[in-house]
Amino acid sequence: MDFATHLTSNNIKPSLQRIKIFEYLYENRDHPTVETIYSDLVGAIPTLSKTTVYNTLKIFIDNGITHTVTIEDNEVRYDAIMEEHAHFKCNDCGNVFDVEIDVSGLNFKEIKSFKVEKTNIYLKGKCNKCLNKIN
Amino acid sequence: MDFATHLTSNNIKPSLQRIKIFEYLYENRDHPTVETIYSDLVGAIPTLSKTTVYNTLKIFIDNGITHTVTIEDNEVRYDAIMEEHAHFKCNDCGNVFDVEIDVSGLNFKEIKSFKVEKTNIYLKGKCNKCLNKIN
DNA sequence: TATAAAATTGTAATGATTACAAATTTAGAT
DNA sequence: ATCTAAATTTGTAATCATTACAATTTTATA
Ligand SMILES: [Mn+2]
Ligand SMILES: [Mn+2]
Ligand SMILES: [Zn+2]
Ligand SMILES: [Zn+2]
Repeated sequence: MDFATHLTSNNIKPSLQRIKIFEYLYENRDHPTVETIYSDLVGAIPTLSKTTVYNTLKIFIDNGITHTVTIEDNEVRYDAIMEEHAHFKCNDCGNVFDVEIDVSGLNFKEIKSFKVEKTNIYLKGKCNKCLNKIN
Repeated sequence: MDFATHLTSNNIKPSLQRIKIFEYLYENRDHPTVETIYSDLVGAIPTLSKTTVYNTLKIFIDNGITHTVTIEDNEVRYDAIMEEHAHFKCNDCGNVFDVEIDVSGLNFKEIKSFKVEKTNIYLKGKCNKCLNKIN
């Protein structure tokens, strides 16, 4: 995966900050927050500003190479994987996992008259590791 | 539906504010925000405080008679209908509709090892009214 | 009625996000 | 290589939702 090329082919000029932020998102599939992205990258890019992280993520979203994960009402997470998938958050460890899902099995009623453009599925519970943990 | 009784049977003392807020939520199925609830009720309860709305909704949620709808990353909506259902937000008019859904058709993979306690399904697109509107 | 507990209220504090203008970097023309 | 304009990044201030907290009011009980 050539990140600069990916940005360019999506009409985003590949500045250093943009490449590093996208690379971070693509490598770290744990759906980080702005705070996490910033604090993990500011070491490698000492001049990095949190405003740039916000601006850059907005550009990514507007150009369709990133989306938000709002599984919790008090934190916005970001995800560069655009293939359709669901999310599972463990109430114990707080981790957010990707979940493969087959939405074709979904059966709606009102939906006949609506035009659905995006489907978000958020699951919560206990992850495998936390289930097998001794308390 | 006797709201005071409903609160009492869920271990919530039925104060005037709590009754009115729950009644509002139950009658207005459009998933209002704190701001909407407050501004719509302050006429009838002139002493009402926004803090009370926040406190009361937290009590409702902790006692399982209300839940949040976080279909948008910049607004928290509230819902007193606890029967399982999905939500659809129209990108045009902004309304959030209830959607009957059969989650039994959902087919997961990783889920085998996870314990799912809650499922939230959020859909976005265009509602019937906006689809048939002339622009 | 007197007293204590519970609920409500108003204000201040916090934290995330956005607005905005200055500084820096980039790209193109000469 | 130098100049200039546009784009990008940065830092700070403003905004907005939510929470903390102490004072006030209401409710329950003796
Ligand atoms: Mn994901
Ligand atoms: Mn609903
Ligand atoms: Zn876990
Ligand atoms: Zn609509």
